[in-house]
Amino acid sequence: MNKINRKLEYALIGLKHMRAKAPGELTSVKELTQLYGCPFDAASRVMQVLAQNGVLISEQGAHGGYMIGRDLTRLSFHELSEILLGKVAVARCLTESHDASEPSCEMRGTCNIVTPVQTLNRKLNEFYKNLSISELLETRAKTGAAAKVSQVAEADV
Amino acid sequence: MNKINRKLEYALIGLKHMRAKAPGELTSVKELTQLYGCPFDAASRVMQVLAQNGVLISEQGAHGGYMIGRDLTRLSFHELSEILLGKVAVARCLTESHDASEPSCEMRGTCNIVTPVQTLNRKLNEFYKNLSISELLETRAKTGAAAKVSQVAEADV
DNA sequence: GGCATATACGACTAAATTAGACGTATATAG
DNA sequence: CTATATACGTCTAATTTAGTCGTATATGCC
Repeated sequence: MNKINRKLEYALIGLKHMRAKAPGELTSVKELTQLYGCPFDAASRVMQVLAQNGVLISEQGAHGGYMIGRDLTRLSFHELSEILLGKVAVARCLTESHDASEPSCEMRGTCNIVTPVQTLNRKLNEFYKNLSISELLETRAKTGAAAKVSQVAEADV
Repeated sequence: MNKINRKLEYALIGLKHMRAKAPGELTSVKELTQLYGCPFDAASRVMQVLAQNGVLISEQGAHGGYMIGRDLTRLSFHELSEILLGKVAVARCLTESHDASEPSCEMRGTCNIVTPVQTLNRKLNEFYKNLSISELLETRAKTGAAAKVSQVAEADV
């Protein structure tokens, strides 16, 4: 659980790289693979999907490439994740239709943790929505006040 | 990404069930499998690990079983997750030693998103540490003020 | 003691998910 | 018209996760 997806990694790599360029300047996937060593096909696919969703703008043909097409301060981690991986859902039972027919989980009906799982899912969605990509890509991380959502005291990260 | 682990599901199912019992009353794994339909072996393994870490107390032999061994308001989702799944780390490069030798990720050295990934990891850890298991298992979810960690405006869950 | 019923746990197999590669089509600058 | 780039469906490999089997050990009860 929790391991970030490769697709998201390639997306962040691309976005961070493009963010540092002059407005209008294009970045080819080849450039990304040569600089950062990520596989061409996989990275290419990710950029395509981002372009289809307006996060990037693509130009085809020779000297083509991608550039950022949206204000990254208004792009949340949640949205990026949904574009690349589909709905953020912590459990099978949250993904499918909530009809009793064709249950997405064999425990549905007898399961006693539907509500807890929904709660976790809602909180995680909130967390991701409140996290902007531009914030993530800042070089100096804001170490400041982390939101105390609840009441658990614990040490170390 | 983000899909909750079965182990965590079984742990939550067990904890929620045991939480409703009288102090000292035991719950056998068989009871859980019969009530909720989860596989015996997998659930059993989870309870064992929880018992080894003091979350549960086990009693062997006939009429044996498990009971809760710790105040759940002081058990964070983060701790439960680490007990069952190991360190919460969003990327390979965060798991292993940070020595240059034997890199856990083939992009290490050229990767431009080490800092962003660390930031995400830190924030996710904070989030999980601030989420207590007892809070999650409450029947009526507190819908109240979600912490605004950052500045993204967005709709719908 | 002997039997029924529990947990304890190492090792193995199966299933599902994720990552990546191949092949081909299309666009465009020079 | 060729070199170089994106576009995209399909197929295979790798990794991770889930579940099973077999056996050992503990304990209540007759």
